[in-house]
Amino acid sequence: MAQETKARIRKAAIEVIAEEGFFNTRMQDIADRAQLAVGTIYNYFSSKDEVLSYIFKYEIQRRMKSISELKEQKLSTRRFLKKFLDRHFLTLRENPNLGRVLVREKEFSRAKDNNEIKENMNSLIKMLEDIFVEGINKAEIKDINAHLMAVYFFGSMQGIIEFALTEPEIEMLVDGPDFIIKRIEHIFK
Amino acid sequence: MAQETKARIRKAAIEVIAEEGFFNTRMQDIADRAQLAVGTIYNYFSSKDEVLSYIFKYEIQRRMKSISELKEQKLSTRRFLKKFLDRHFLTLRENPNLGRVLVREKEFSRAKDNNEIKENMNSLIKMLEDIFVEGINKAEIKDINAHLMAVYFFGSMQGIIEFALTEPEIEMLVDGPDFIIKRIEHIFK
Amino acid sequence: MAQETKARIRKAAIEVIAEEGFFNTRMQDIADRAQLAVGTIYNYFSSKDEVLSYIFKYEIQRRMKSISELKEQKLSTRRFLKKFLDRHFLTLRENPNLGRVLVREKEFSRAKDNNEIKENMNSLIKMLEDIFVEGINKAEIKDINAHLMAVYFFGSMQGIIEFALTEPEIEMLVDGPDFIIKRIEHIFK
Amino acid sequence: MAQETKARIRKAAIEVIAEEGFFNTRMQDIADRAQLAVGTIYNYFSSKDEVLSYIFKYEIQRRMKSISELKEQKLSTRRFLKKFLDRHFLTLRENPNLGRVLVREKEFSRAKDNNEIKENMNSLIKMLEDIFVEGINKAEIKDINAHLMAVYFFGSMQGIIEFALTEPEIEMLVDGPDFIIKRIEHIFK
DNA sequence: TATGAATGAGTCTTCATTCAT
DNA sequence: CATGAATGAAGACTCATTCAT
Repeated sequence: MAQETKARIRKAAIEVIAEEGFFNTRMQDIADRAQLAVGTIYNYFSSKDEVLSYIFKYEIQRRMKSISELKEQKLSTRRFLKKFLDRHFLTLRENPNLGRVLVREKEFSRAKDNNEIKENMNSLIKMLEDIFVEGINKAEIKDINAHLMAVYFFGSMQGIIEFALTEPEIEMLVDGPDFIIKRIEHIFK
Repeated sequence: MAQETKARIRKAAIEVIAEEGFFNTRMQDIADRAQLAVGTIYNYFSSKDEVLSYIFKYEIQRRMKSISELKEQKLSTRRFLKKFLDRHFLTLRENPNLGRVLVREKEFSRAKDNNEIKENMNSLIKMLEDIFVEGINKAEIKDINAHLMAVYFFGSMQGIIEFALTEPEIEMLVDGPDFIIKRIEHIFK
Repeated sequence: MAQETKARIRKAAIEVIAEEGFFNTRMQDIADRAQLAVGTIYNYFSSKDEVLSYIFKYEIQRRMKSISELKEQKLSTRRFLKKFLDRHFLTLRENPNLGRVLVREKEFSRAKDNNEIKENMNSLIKMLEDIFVEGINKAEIKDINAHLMAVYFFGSMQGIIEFALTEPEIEMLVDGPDFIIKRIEHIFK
Repeated sequence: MAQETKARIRKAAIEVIAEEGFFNTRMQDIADRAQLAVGTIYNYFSSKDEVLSYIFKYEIQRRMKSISELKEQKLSTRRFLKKFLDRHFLTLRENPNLGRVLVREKEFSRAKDNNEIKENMNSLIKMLEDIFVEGINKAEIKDINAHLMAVYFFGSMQGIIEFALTEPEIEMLVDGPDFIIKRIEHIFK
């Protein structure tokens, strides 16, 4: 029950923040969209920043769970990355607002104590790094700098999304996975 | 004299906004950085929004002037685009803060009446479009949709910068021009 | 509940504005007098101007309601006007601060878009005009220009109050109704 | 020469203040109207308040001078008052803006240390009082309270002007002198 | 004397957050 | 848990006043 309300707030926040931007969004706006009173939000979140943090945390943990699940499928590194990207981009096509928030508001914490978002992103990057390390160990990919590769891979995802959201069409989100894989083609043996 | 002060404000604003983000920046911060009183800023700008608008306007007009100058050199379309990108990326390497502002804060006007920034960007895109049209007329490039190409070209510039600013190194800004030209290689006859 | 707070703000504002004048009054002053926080005022009024507008609107609508009630009593025009004035001047004797505000601050909207105050005053004048028209139709008063008469009548009310507030004594507010009736004596048949 | 500039500022201030009200008038507005720089005003006046004070002082002293001149003509009290009023109302008909300022802005000093305006007004009232005292001594008027009479006389002048400025026509300023004299008719023996 | 750019104290207004119901 | 009125700190903006030229 309680989780339903928290999810409702999260979804409402994604919508409003996607439309207005985090700084232009008032807690009242989120409450209105969620058809709740402002006070109610504070029963689930301690601050406005935490609402945004939670959006990132929630989505990043889904990605990490996705990675964990894929790991059990014993796929080749290439197929692994392809499947991960497919899932990620599918989610964003289904919910472009989420993409807008994840890409545009990631910088909000600059000059704030709150680096929970960055920590979450780094956890995700760490998991990607592990994939590359494993690929190297399995001799599927060349002996590259796995950390740098993970950062680059993550950055590309962001770039494609940013680009796709700028474009009038959202086509880019369909071709995104292949586009990214092509850019790292040279690392595969 | 007056223009010196306005330029000082513009430069101070770029620095502070790059560091803190537009919404986290107070007028007092800009004034402090420019070693001026807040009131002085309002002798040159009517609002905080206008300060940011002016940064975009100023830089975009420089780019447009750059395009006009290059036009007089009667270069091939490929060399024209390469030179334009070289200038642009050189400026950003010399002043990364400017890049950060131009890329990260371009969305600030969402949900605001103020779309001066977007208008300025569209003017620049229009100029790029003219270049592609001319290239088609001179039979240097294939018969593509010039407008779409211009949008894509502009989007790529943004993407590279975003990516470069995310990376710890700024190397990307060196290779950026070639990177972009390579992505549109297929349009040249 | 909510209306209680709004009324408290209205009353506090009348007191402070009567003492200091609208332009010398700070929102903080009104809040202090009402024993509320400044922010609370903005839960009921969108701006400082609107607080003043509301004072006028509120009082003018009371006068209009007073006229409507008197109309049902089927009085002669002379007695009607006398009773209306009696009520009005009694209110001001009971709350001289209100008189001060209504008379002194009516001009605040000059050079402002906000002419709500003037619109409200004109509504009241229109009701007075109707009274005169009715008097003419009932052959109780001469065939005068009803609109001009209403304006004059209203102006006299204002004049008496202004005068009374200048005088050390407030006696004028007692004799006011008769004073005004005497000045329009010639219109009665 | 210097006095010409000071007069220019005074006249410009009367115009702007009549149109916008004292509180809505900025020093820059006065400077613009006078076709001078703001700084110049401060060579002649020490503050914004002082500009308004000066307008009152200047006009009140003219009235006092007018009274002094009339005194030398050895007129009857009635004719004296009539002539004084004629002059005053003629001036206002010629310069209605002046009337607007004198009537509407007389209250600005409330809650301010600055009561120079009130002092000047009281000086004028004192002179009027002397006229009534003299009239009593010359047995031309009844043994009334001269001070109260002067206050009433002065208040009537203000009232008429306020009324005349509210009315669409300015006719009232023509009949004003007679109107006032009639109201104090009973004091003459 | 005239100028007008620079100053910063003073206010309005916003909005995240609290808390009594 | 839900509510939404009350709170007040924070920040944009104004404008009288100063002063170097």
